[in-house]
Amino acid sequence: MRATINDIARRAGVSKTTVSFAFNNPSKISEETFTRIMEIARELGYVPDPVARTLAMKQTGSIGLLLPQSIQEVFLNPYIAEVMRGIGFVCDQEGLSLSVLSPLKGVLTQTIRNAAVDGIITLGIGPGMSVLELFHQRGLPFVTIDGGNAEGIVNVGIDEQACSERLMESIIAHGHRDIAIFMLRNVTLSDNGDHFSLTNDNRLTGFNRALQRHGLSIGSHTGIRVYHTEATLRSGRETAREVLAEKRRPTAILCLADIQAVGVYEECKIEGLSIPRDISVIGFDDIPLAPFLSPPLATVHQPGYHKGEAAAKLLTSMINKQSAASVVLETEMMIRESLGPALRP
Amino acid sequence: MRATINDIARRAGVSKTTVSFAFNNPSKISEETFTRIMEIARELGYVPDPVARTLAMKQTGSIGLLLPQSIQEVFLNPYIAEVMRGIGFVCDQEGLSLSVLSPLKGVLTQTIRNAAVDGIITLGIGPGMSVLELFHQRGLPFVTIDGGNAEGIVNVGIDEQACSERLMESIIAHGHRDIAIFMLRNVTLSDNGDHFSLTNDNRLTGFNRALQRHGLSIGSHTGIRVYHTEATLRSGRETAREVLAEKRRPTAILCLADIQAVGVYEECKIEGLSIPRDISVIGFDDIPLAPFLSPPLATVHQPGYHKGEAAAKLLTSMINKQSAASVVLETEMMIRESLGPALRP
DNA sequence: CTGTTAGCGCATTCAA
DNA sequence: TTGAATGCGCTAACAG
Repeated sequence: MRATINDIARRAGVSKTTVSFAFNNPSKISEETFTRIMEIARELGYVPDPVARTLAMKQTGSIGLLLPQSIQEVFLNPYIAEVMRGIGFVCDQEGLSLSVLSPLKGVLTQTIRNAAVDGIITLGIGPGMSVLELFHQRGLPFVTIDGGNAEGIVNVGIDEQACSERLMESIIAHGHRDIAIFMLRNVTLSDNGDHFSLTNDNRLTGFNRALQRHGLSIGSHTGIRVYHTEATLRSGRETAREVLAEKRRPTAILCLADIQAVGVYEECKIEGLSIPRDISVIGFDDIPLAPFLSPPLATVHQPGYHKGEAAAKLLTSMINKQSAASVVLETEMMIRESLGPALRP
Repeated sequence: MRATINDIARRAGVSKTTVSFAFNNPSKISEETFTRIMEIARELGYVPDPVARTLAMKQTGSIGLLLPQSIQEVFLNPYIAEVMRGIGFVCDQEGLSLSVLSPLKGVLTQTIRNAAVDGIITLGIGPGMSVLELFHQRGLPFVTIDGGNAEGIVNVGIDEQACSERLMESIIAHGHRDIAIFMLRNVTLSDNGDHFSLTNDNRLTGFNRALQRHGLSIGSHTGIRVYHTEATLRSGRETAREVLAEKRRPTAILCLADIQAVGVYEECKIEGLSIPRDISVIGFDDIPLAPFLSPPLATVHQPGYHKGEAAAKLLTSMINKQSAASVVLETEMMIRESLGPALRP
């Protein structure tokens, strides 16, 4: 049985208060009693219980990162690591620890209920009403990353529509009219299915804007088709296999997560297709390894690290009862070799 | 001010116990009172405080992952994400959350003291005496990953010496006698500097065994040199730049972290060196993207995911007061194209 | 099935 | 500088 503050106090012949001071505010007690207390503490192996401490002080010193899927799935995407790095930077700076929360057995509500954190950052999901209400009930400050814009919610994101439009525009400009688009499966998490990601819708809107301008449109009868995939290498590969086997093979594959492109590359190699001569591949995110693939991957640079950093900073200021407002970060088209002119049959 | 269990009890005209049961063990109360309580709870926006709950139940429902450096640095290495995925799998399975702990402002002791977790997994560090003592004081079960073997410590690792020996053996077999080895900087964390990583020493031992068998040895006067680097792309690049500029350029570069190899590739490209014709590059870890680099990276496959999984499983059984013993996982040489015969001048 | 009564371990205000 | 008392919010024996 571990020693408690009472044991120390008794042994030292002082009150609990004094012991507490010894650990948290030594300047308030005499040096003599301080050393005596610490002596006894070491002897008895006493160390203040973090949980009791947290209860009394009413703050945990840690923030939560709420993921849209299980850790196991989410970390298949290197982009996530970038976001975490950004959050981690602030945590380090502020002396916070980071608690990774994933939907326990699919029950997001329980996860949030039980999270012993001072605030939460959600990644890739716009919280639905029930979750929002929970945050509110618990008085938990939160900020969303890529959660879309809704009033009263602090979000860190990019202009999904604009950059998607620009992206599609440059694909079209390269002459592509047969395009396979690997969309990310929408996230729906909650018990009542009211969590979602607006990202997809926004990107689709952007794509459509560019397409329409050129008299093109998405559809099974046109050359421009949408596939619902996951943000993993494997999903990229599998979908590519499917796509490459079609009678009307696209001249470009657009992956809404870079990591998928790696799978696409692989499948193209197997099929003996040269990128970008035979087919173009375009990504989204600009993961750290994108420039080092062969050929270097054309993609949209998304500031994952800065998103994490911005979100964490906003959250800490909210925790400190300061104001915070949504942030829209810049993206950049990274035109690299994997995007080339459409081959003219 | 948030509603507490007392408010609910009063409003419902029942005792705290009953309210508590309503949330944790509904079968113990009548359905009637249950619904009434829940009704009132919703009305008042009551949700049990996780911290108070934790204090009373004496378990937090979360485990800690203690990193050797800041999150920001550590997640530069994709291998880490693999380990996390493995841990995350078990967490999901067990309904645990994962708390990422990094040395707060370099003070590891504080981090551990304040961690509200049921157990800890350390990554890449063999805890020194002071930390060990802390774990012990707090009664915190822990398991180390790549922490080296010490008695009384549960560790998950690989046979560093054996696989390093095999690795060096096959490099030598390819005719290489001029080799640059990018060792990972040793980790020393604690206040009194008694944390360390045995990994490096073990690998070095393995290398030396292979080298000696061929009458070779590491040293500044020989062709085989050691560089102290970090497990990042950037460090790989910078060290490569340095190495490639030397008068006696090595015929092979061995990176003890795959991610470094990406930087080496880049630098070789700049120098107009072809891999493996002009120079061989060998890695360690087998990160998911290793086979997709160009050329595919020869490396040692290290089961990051399984390490994480094994460690988390061991930890959970320790938390449940069950026995647990160290595990040594298998590695595999992945001879890919980036390792070729040494060029004969 | 429900209420009473203790804790859980610590921080902190207010006196002394 | 130190101590007594109180509160933090909840769980769980135990009793009824």
